[in-house]
Amino acid sequence: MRIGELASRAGVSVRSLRYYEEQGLLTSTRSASGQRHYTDHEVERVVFIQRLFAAGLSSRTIAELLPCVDSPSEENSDAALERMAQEHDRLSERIADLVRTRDALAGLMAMAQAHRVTMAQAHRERLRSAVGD
Amino acid sequence: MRIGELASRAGVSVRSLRYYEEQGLLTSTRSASGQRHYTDHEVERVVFIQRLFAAGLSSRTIAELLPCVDSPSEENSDAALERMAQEHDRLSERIADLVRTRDALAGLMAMAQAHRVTMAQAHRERLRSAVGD
DNA sequence: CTAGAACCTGACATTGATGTCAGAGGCAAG
DNA sequence: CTTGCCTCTGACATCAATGTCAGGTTCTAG
Repeated sequence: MRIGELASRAGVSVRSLRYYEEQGLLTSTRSASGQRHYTDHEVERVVFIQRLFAAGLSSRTIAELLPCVDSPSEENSDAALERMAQEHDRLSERIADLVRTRDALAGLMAMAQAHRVTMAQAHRERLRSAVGD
Repeated sequence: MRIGELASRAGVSVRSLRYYEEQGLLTSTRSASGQRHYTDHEVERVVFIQRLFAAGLSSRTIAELLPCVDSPSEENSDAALERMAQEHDRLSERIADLVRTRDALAGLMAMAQAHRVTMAQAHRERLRSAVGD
């Protein structure tokens, strides 16, 4: 398939695909006229790359990890494996951090809610006493 | 305290503190000569702001949430509360996404490890057969 | 054959938080 | 008073992925 189709199937922009190639994350076979062609297999690859980007990995880091995906075991995977473990830990740490923040936010919401309820209750009581008993 | 001390106690740069003020996330009392002064209370606030930044909130969004922290219940907290709920959900979604990615990474590592073991085993067997039985 | 859509390269723009620098003024210790 | 450190404002730089535009080539449908 050509670049436009890959882009729409993987859900990224054409621009990004060219950028991925420039960064060595993606390769393409060129037609005689120079147009990029891809196999179905690349769709999955691009989606994975996107996932790593979304997880905050840099293109440089992704480039170090991908060989490990391509050839399940090269000599280089020695370093790559360590790199993956490192990124895995970094991700875990980041996740824990986000969870803490989310919980802090939830706590804040609960506090605001409670205050709101209190206020509403006070309001009801004001009303009741205004109506008189 | 002055800005330098706040920066070091909150673990951020002086530059960032001025930026936070510019974005309306932080206020300071100015001395006659124009220097910013803060109370101990601000340390905690800055740390919280940092946490929100790290969670991917923009300064604009943070600015919308902070009033809810300052005065536990203003009229505005109506919109702010909804905003917080929205960000809370966004965070949950993001966390789930990161977990998926981390697990994908873990799967990849396991695969590489397995392959490595297989290779090592093959190597041992080659050795054994070379030594002769 | 031709019009329109898709592709090519290359370059510049954008975003947002932060770094960095310059020039000027403030403050505390010797 | 001087020296050194801190602070001020304002401006420009940075990074990284992506957007966008321009000018040219290629493909495809009619």
